[in-house]
Formats: sequence, structure tokens, C-alpha cells
Amino acid sequence: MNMMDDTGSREISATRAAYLTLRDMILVGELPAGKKLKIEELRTMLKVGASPVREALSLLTSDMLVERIDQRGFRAAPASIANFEEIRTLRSTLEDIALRKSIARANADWEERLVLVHHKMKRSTGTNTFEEAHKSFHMTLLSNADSPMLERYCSQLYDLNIRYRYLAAGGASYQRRDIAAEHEDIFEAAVNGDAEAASTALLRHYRLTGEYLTTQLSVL
Amino acid sequence: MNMMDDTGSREISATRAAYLTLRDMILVGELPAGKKLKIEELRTMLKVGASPVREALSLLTSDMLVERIDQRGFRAAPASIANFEEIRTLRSTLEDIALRKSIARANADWEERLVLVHHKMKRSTGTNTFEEAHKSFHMTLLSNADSPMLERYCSQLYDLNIRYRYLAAGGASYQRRDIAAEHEDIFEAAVNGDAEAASTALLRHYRLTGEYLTTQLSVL
DNA sequence: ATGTCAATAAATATCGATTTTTTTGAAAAG
DNA sequence: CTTTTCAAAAAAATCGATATTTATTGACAT
Repeated sequence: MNMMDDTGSREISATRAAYLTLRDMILVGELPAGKKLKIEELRTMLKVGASPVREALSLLTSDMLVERIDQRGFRAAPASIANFEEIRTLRSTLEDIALRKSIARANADWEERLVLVHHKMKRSTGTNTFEEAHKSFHMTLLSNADSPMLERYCSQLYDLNIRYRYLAAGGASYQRRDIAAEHEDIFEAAVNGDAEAASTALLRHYRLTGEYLTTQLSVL
Repeated sequence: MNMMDDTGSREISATRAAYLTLRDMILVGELPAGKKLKIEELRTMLKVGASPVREALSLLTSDMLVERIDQRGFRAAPASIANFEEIRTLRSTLEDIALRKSIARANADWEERLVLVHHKMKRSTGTNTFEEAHKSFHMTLLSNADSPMLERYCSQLYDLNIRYRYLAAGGASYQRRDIAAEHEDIFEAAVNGDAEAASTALLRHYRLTGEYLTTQLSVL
């Protein structure tokens, strides 16, 4: 048995490292929407060979963050108001379905995970840790739906939405609106098994965020 | 040096060729669910280098037809009754949404495309041409929803379902049931702009197919 | 001025070889 | 017997170099 120190930092493949880096750079806008992604550039920037770069880019096409055009390379997925609206609509629909399924199958384990992750989100201080906890919270809400593919779609849509947040505000700019209270509403309804209330609160949350972002994005 | 006899059509990249071949092999079960996909094997089988093979496999990950395990290669996505049921449920939900949107935005162009593709499907003789026309028909139904991502998901789910058809029956075995009539119902309701009837017919179509396949799949 | 087209440059795609990691299996230890 | 160890074999991952394709440029004809 190889019980290495393994301080979380197990060996990671160059491809995976490149994937994570590129993904992050696209999400935060460091690689702007629509930008041509030249292998050679990325190769030197990431200090790896062409193969891991190409593979990472191929993987990013699954996330709809990169577009691949046969024989003429890759580019960061373009952004548009229409695309943003589509993400918001789809996301609302799919998360609503998943949330209701989760609640319908509610059990102690899920409720406990929910309590924990909600607590962590409230406690998180830095922007980065909050971002992580925020996604965890939303994904945990859906995690009891027993539908891996649906969860995958929701996770994808969540990430795509993040990109528009950065595009709109240059970062996780949470405005005047009381986000914490909105989360509290969703959380309370979910742990109480009230599907209607939870759905309403979740959809309201996305509607408000969407409205805010849309105004910010009108410059696009 | 320009080798490629290439039957007149335009040059296609090795990666794309590998992608299409592998995809087909997985869909029809030539590469069985769960099977380890060794680079070297595929490399010799497809007569290309390791890079195109790896890239093709990475792309197939987006379609959920291949699983990638960091540092230990690729495998054909596993199949299970649960997975099949999830596909069926998700697909019914998403296509229902897309179909209703399509009908809500109905216009002459869409209706004409629908008429055409429905006609082609009825006329298609060979199994292969029918398969193609059948997917065209279903995708055209959804094509007016003005939601590219939703269409993409539906297309993915359609393909995943095909794999289970082959798994269940070793091919496009359309049984006693009157598929043509079911298609006719969906088609008529759609071109008449009757969303309720179209939705009912579509869901019935998937329910019947699902029930049939489920019994066949119980051997899994 | 403007469109064509060949030469050139740039970038993508691919290959073959090498390095790294995982798996295997047989011997040693408990 | 079962478990552990460890070296050989297999496979994955990666690299550097080359081939192929696309994009650009600029002279030349219209």
C-alpha cells in the first residue's frame, strides 16, 4: 500500500494542468471570447508540448468553452447576449427539474451535506473561496436528483454563466442585492422539503441575477 | 506530398476521420460499452498516429461516449439500465421543451423543412438511409426552438439512445409497433401548430420505444 | 484601382521516438 | 494461504521534429 504524504497534490498530467489553466483563463476572460487560440502561443505559455495543449483544447470543447474548426485550429467560444439568455433559460429549466427531483428524494445525508455546504458558503471570506463554495452550494442542491447527466449539464451551464459574470463586471461583483438572503430562502425551502418554495426561490435568484447581468452586458 | 485518393470529396483531417470511425464503432457496439480503448490498438487499426487518436477520444468525451481517466487512458462509456432510463427521461423532457418552443415560433420555412424531411424519412429504404433520415426528422422538429445548446443536448441524447438500440437488438430492429404512424402523429400535430398534441405524440413515441427497449435490455 | 495567382510565411496537424506512469506477476515475508 | 515487495512489461503521456494545410503578400495583368 502506497500511503504517500499525498498532500492533496497528487501528480497531475500535463494535459489536465493545461485543461484547468486554460479553462480558468477563459472563464475569467483572460482569454477573451472569440480569441484565436494558437497552439504555439499556448505551448510556450504553459510550457508543455503541442499534444497536451491540443488535447486540453479538445476537452474544453465539451464544456462549450472552446470551438474547434477542423484544420484551422481553436478559438475561445464567442459570447453574445443571445447566448447568455439561452444559458440563463436552460439553466433555470434544468436546475428547476433537478432541484425538484432532489427534494423528492430527500434524505438525511443530503440534508446534512446541504447544511454543511451552506454554512461554508456563508463563512467563506475571500472571493475565491466564496466562488468555490457558491458552486458547491448550487451543485449540492441538485446532487440528490440521481441524474448524473442532468447534473453534468447544470455544472456546465453554471460555468458558462460565470464567464458572463466576469464579462459583465470584471469579476464576481455582487451588487447591492441581498444574495445571502436569496440563498437562505432556497436553502430553507430545500431542507424543509418544500419543492414549490425552493423552486420559486431558485428561479427568482436566477431571474434577479440575470436581470442585473443583462443590463451590465448591454455594452457587448 | 499529396497522397489521398479521397474519392473526390475534400480533405478531412485524420483526427476527424478517427472521431467519426470511433464514434460509429461505439454507437453500433463494435467497441462494447466499458471496453478499454488502448491507444496503440486504435492507432494501428485506424492507421494514424497517437495524437489524432487521443484527440478523437478526447472529443468523444463531450458526447459522453468515451470516459477519460487521467493517466490511465480511455474506455468506452459503460452502459446500464439506469443510464438508459436517465437518457430516456432527460430526452423526453428536453425534446418536449424544444418541440414546444419550435411550434411556438412556427413559420413557413420550418414547416416546409419538416414536410420535406418527413417525406424523405417515409421514402428511405435502406436501414442506413432510414437511420439518417430518422435523426433528421427528430432534429428538424426541434430546430425551430432557437436554442442551439438545447439542440446540442438533444442530439447527444439521441445518439446515446441509438447505442442502446443496438445493444438491445443488435441493430435498428423496429418491431411490430407502427413507428410510421407514431411519426405521422407527431408530424401532423407539429405542422398544424398543435403543441399539446405534438407533445403527447412525441412523449408517447419515446415511452413506447423505451418500454420495448427496456424489456430487451433486461439481459444486461 | 482591382482582381488573380504563385511564392512565401505562418499555423495546424501528424508522426515516430522517448519519458513517465501504471499494471502485472512472481518471489519473499508474514 | 494471504499479503507485500519490487522489477519487468505494458500502456499512457509527452516531446521534438516534420509534413500538410491555410493565410498572407506582392508582383503582374486586367
